[in-house]
Amino acid sequence: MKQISTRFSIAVHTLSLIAIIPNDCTGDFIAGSVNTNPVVIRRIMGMLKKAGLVDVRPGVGGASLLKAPNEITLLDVYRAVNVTEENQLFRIHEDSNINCLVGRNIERVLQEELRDAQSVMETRLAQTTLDQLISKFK
Amino acid sequence: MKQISTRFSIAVHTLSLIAIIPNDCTGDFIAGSVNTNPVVIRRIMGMLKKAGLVDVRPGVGGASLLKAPNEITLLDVYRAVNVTEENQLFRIHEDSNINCLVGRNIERVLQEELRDAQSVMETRLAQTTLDQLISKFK
DNA sequence: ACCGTTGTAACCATTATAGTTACTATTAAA
DNA sequence: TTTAATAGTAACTATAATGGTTACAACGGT
Repeated sequence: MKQISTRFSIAVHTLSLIAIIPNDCTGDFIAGSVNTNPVVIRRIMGMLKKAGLVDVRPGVGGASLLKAPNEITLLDVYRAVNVTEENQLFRIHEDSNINCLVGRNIERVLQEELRDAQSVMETRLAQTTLDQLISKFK
Repeated sequence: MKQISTRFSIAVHTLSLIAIIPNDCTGDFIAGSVNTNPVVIRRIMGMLKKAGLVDVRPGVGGASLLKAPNEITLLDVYRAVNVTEENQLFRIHEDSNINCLVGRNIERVLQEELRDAQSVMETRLAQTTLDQLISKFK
């Protein structure tokens, strides 16, 4: 099965670092903590920036949070890095045969159920803040 | 973002057909309703069979449910077609730098949260049966 | 002006997906 | 016993997302 990209977990990692070390969090430094290529970090930082979560200083380097850690939820991060216009976790096959009872109903009926399932997952993500996460580090 | 495969929705479609038309549900017939290649259906049927949800009759053709429609949940189907040993919806980056406070904690802490999020989604899937789904067709 | 940094473009290898062709095995019916 | 329809599967393909990489321009404090 294709899993949800590590962009998400790397983004959470990145924001945690910025929260804990407000200054000196350059892309290279974060890459060193995540253990990946700096460009991967810069790409993700760009998404976080676009989502209004961080401010990145070009030239001088470093980043800072634009919201307090207790105001940033995992859902915010999830949304920031999952680049799709519509947030559709499940993909449903299209072009079913409308001459068939199942074919002409399955998309609509399944759509409702899966949207619900996705929704409860996102609600759960929204219940955890960056703050809570960091407080569990030891 | 990479979405969850249409195998899932096609599998639900397939089971709905078998439930409604207990006889004569050959792979070609189902493929005609789903509007895809018969081999795609046969592959998915193989997974449903392996999961103990259906009985497929080789030679003569056709399939039948091994459980009542009100005993088959969306979670059962989801599990049947998402071929991975561990059910990990979210992928977390590995090899973080353990010399960093965030690096050595992020995996464990995030793991807990994401497992929870996945869990509530699956619980929601488990609340819908094939029976309920079919009753919404019109 | 210099140097470290950000922002991107471009490229690549890997992987999952979904469709396709082709073939064998199975089973009922002629 | 032969035939026809079907299941089961292997092999191949095209497409797309991912994540890593190199390269380079733009930026900004010292």
